[in-house]
Amino acid sequence: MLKNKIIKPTESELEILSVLWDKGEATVRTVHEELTKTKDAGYTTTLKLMQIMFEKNLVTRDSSCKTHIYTPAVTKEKTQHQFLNKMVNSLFAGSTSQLVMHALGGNNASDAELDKIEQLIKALKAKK
Amino acid sequence: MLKNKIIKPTESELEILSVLWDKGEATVRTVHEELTKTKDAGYTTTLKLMQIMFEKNLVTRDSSCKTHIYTPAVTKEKTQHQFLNKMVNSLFAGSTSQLVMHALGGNNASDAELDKIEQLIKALKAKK
DNA sequence: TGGTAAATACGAATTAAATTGTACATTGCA
DNA sequence: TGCAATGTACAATTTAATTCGTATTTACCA
Repeated sequence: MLKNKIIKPTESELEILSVLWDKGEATVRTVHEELTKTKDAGYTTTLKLMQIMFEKNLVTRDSSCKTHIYTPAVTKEKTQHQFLNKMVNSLFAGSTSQLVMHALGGNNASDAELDKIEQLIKALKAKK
Repeated sequence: MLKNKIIKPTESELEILSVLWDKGEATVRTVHEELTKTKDAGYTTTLKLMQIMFEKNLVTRDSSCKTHIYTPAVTKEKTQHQFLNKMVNSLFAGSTSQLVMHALGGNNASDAELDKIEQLIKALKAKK
C-alpha cells in the first residue's frame, strides 16, 4: 500500500477544495467562476493551482475528455480534523476541550446549536 | 488610535510566541534553547525570525542592554480567536458549533472536560 | 479542410518564509 | 588595554506559493 503522506493544503488550495467538496466534481472553469465570485484571479492561475494540486494528489482528474474533470482526493472531514489537530497542538497545548471552550466562549452559537452540542456530550459520556 | 492591522503569525512565529507567552519575556537565547528541544535550528535563524517579528509588531523588545529582552505584543487569547475564526470560515462554513461538534467528535476529551463544557453551555444559555 | 473557440501545458516572474554565514558591536576580565 | 565570549545586524540563498503570459492542443462546424 502506498504511503499516505500528509499534505496540508494551502489557503488557496483550500478554497478550491471547498468548491470541489461542494460540487462533488468540477472543471477548472467551474471552479474558477466560483472563486471569482469572492476574489480576483486569472483563469490560468486557477488552472495552475489545480494542476499543482493534482501533482500533490490533493485532487484526481479525468482527462479522457478535452475538458478535464477534477474531484477532491481528500475528504472534507479528514482535512477538518487535520487542521483541528494542528491548531490544538500549536495553540491549545494539545487540549481539544480547551479549544472548544474558547470557541464557545467566542459566542456565536445559537440556543439550538448549544442544544445539539449538549446532546452530543451526553452521547459521548454514555459511550464510556 | 493606531490602526490595528491583523497580522497572522506564521508557523515558526507561533512557536516563538508560544515560548514568550509561557515565559512572559525572554532573550533570543532562551527562546532558541526552548525551540531546539523539539527541533533543529541555528541560533541566527531564531534571532532573525524574532527580528522580523519585531518589525511586524508581533513582539516588542527592550534593547537598552546588550542582550535584548523580547515580550509578546499580541496576546495568546487574541491569536487563538484569530485562528479559530479563520478556520471556522475556511473549513466550517462559518459555523462555530459545527467546528465544536467535529472537535468533540474527534474524541479526545475526558469526562471531566466534557463536564466543564456542559457547564459552560449552561452558563451561556442562562445568559440569553 | 481550415479557422475559431476553449482548454491545457509550460515557463517565468514575484512574493514571502526560513535559513545561514559573516561582519560588527559590546561586555567583562586577564 | 586587548582578547574572548556573546550578542546583534545584515546580506544572500533556498524553497514554496502564487500569479500570469504565451504556446500548444483539441473539437467542432461552416
